[in-house]
Amino acid sequence: MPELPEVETVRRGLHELIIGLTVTSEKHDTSKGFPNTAIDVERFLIGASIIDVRRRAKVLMIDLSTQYTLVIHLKMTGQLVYRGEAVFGAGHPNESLIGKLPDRSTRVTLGFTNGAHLYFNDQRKFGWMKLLPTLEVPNIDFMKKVGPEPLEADFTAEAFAARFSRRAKTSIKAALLDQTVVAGVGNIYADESLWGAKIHPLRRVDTITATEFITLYHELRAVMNLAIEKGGSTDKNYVNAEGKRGSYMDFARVFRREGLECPRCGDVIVKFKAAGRGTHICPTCQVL
DNA sequence: CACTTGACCTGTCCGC
DNA sequence: TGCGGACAGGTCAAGT
Repeated sequence: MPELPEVETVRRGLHELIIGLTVTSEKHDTSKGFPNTAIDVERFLIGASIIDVRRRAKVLMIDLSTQYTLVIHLKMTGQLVYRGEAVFGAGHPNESLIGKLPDRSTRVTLGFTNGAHLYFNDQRKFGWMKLLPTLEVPNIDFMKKVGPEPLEADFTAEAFAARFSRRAKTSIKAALLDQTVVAGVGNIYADESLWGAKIHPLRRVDTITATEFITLYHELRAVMNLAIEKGGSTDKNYVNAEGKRGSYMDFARVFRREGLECPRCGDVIVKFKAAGRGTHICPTCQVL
């Protein structure tokens, strides 16, 4: 469920917490993926200091002084949690959603010179972490194919609408979830923005009017900006860099609200499957 | 090529 | 209570 707002929230947290720290140790389980090369870990991770934390779509990038970058995708259940005495000292109430770390879902642990640790947890092991030369990151398949960032200031409604021409015959929901159309949209914000624009998720892309695309563009940006402001959505697993929940779900209009009233018209929200995902709509506001 | 479906995993929840 | 199965949803590979 980490989508753009959740990943951005983690990025901001890590940016505050780990820039300037030096990596002193690395531990991982061997069940999946990391490290892609053990030699690179020894040479380009250990002893490296953190110089930046960036995001592109749902991918996090931790840039190192060695000109290598840790590239991380949290997929559904990934977490990146920082723990250090400075933040979670004795007497500090445990505000975290998760308990003692590492735990059984911890895949990678980084240690820093200040005694703190960064834990990459991933219950379902769909996520991944790679150590790549910084200059090669834009060349990985995902980065080459992924669409524009929807919250960039220079991303216009016209440009947004134009991106959908490549998926003319599919449903608007499937197209929104397609990362090559627009970056960072996942199931939660697809449902929320379609409700905002009063568009049924199964509408064919080539039936969406120019006016509807403009509305959808504004709704998507508004929903994602609000979600970032609220620290993202915690449905089950998601936590920020300090292990804390996000509160967007308190503001959701349709997502996970089946059986409850539509906040706009009062009809009962229903759930069904669209584009292979659980999908929530108001049957009065969103008609085919 | 455009599009849809299944696989990847594990924890949780529901019904019997 | 125990247990099997459905479900959760981001992305890629495989299938239509």
